[in-house]
Amino acid sequence: MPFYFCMDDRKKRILQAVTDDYIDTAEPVGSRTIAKRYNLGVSPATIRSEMADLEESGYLEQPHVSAGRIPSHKGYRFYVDFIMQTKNISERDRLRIRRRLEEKKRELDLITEETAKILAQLSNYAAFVLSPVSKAAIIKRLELVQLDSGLILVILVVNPGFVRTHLVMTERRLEPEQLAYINVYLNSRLQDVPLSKIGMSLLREIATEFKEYNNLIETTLETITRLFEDRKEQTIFTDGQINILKHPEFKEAESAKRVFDLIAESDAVSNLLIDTMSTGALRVVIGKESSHPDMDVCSVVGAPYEVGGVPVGAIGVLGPTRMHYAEVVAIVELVAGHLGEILTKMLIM
Amino acid sequence: MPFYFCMDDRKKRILQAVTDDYIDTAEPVGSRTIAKRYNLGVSPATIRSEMADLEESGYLEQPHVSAGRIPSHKGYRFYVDFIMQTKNISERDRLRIRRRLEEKKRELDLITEETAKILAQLSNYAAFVLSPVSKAAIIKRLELVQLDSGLILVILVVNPGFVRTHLVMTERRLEPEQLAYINVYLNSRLQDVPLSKIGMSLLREIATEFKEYNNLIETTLETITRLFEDRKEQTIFTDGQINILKHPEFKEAESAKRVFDLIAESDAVSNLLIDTMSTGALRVVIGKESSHPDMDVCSVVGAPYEVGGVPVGAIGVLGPTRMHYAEVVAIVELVAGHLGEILTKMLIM
DNA sequence: ACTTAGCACTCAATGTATTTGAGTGCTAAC
DNA sequence: GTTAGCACTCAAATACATTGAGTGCTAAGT
Repeated sequence: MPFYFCMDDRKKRILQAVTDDYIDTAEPVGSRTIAKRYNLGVSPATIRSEMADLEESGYLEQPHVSAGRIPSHKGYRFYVDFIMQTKNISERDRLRIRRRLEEKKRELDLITEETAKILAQLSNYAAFVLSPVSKAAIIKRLELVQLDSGLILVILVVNPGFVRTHLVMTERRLEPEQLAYINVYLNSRLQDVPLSKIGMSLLREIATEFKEYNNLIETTLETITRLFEDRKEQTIFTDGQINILKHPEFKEAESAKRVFDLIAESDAVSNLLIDTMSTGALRVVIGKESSHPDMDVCSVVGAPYEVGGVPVGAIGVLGPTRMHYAEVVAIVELVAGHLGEILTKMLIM
Repeated sequence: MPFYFCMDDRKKRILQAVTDDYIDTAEPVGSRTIAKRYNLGVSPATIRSEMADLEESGYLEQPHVSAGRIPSHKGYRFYVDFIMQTKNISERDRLRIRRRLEEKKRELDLITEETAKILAQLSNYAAFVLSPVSKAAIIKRLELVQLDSGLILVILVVNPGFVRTHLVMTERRLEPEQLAYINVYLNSRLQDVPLSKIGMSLLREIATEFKEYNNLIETTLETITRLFEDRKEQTIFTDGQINILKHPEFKEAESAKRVFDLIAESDAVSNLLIDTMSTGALRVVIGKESSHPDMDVCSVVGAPYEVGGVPVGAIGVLGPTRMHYAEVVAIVELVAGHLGEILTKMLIM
């Protein structure tokens, strides 16, 4: 960039016009179009010379010499950081979102699924929700129920909000009193213990206590640990991937498939959201800014959601670089806020 | 069709050659190609005249006059019914399938999910699994667990193989004895009762018994009924939809999207599989044979799976009309067989 | 010093004509 | 009944011309 370059107000407005128009139409934008559609009060020629400056400084690009301009990554970045104003979302939409989430309250997986669905529907892009990791979560109850001789159901209730069941096969039938005893003991040791405090040492200690029921206990405890490992790697929910096909940059099935494969195979999005979570603030990752090279045609808008003021997860929207940032940012922010509030309510209850 | 038309052996072999080749290459097949690749011992000219006959009788089509032939729907139908021989699947693959299903044993939803995944991977098309409806299923256990004051977890174990949990909010805390009493009573009334026998009358009878705990019991029973309604409408699991994009007939994202929307919005596939289930036999639905008009570019191979000799569900594969029928039929048949066996084992246990 | 009208220039996209070649149907000879 | 030969067809590929949106530059206007 030449040292005398200065992003004055008119340049900003032209960059905004180009970006807005390109986001809407997916066609390179020319000087005449801008002069006509956005009344900046100057002639196309002036706009041309300004655009030449913007191009020289790397904010705009020209697909070829006789085409209009499109924003570069740097242009989008500037647009997102300094120009756009996030769209206002109607009170009606806010309420609708809130209500849909409230309905699913009390079941963590349902809430995350619903959140992904809402995000996808509102944004028209692919949506992702990184499930909450809560170190504050405690084991609420551990219950073994005999179903059949040789078949025991392990029920693990964790607060906030999730229940996991797992079937365990045992060698022999247990008497009800034995089972009741085990239940009482396990709960006395594990109830209200935060997940973060449960380590191998505690589990092994319990295991030795019950040498006689070796098999059952081993498997039960193994189930618990496996469950935590599942939860350690935060699960990612997704919805609306098919929205990808709506956008002209992916009208060749080939290019769409590359995005789908990327989403499916790699942890690119997942990692990005984990990162967003620890950053603790809404983030827009534009094209090749992402660590994953194949994602350079895509952008992601991600935001953490908080429970009691602490970020515990993140949500995100993935679309083409030519994305409706102003709108998507507003949506993501709003949904993240609602999700956090609902989860917070769940936790303190 | 002219009355003197006779599908002699040579015609069959030519129809087979055209179909096989077209399925592999997705390109119209000419007489020269057939003469070269499949040694029928006759010249292209002869093949040409035979193909002309086949076209006249409606088994082949010509996209335009100077192109090769492709099978018509009628051609595919004849190929599927009378020509192709289903591919043999290697012992190694059989074992792999079996092992993958065995691993998920004991959790119905996991099995159906895994089945869909296997089908999609093996076939390279979109896979569907209609979950089993089992009128023989019985309530194994109904358990209410107090989590918090005002918060009760309803655990419903149904055999074969599924566990459902649901949180219920109550107005006041229940004493452990009260809860234990309710548990015992509910189980005495409901345990080992087949789902098909549970109707409104039974539930209402129970509800009156517990007027004092009105709220809790009402909600619990409501949960049970809702659960059954969920199960009445058999759920459909799907996997590998993205495989659609692999095939050249859908290389325009537009056409792929139409298929995705069809799959997502309508119950076309679901209905087709329900139908297959009641028919009780493997079925190949080619293009416009389907009831749904938009599905004319797709074919579905569906097969029921049986528990103890009774069809309880169905699986299916959806792909373009130009589908590897010989292979897919073998896969679907095999997977349906394994799935049935595994589920049968689960049931009698 | 900035703005703008005017103009020459570029090049993707579009249109038109031509060529190519895979494939056919028909016919006559085998 | 089979096949070689040939005229014919037409989609696809190639080549070429045209169009037009858009640019950069320059010189005149404010």
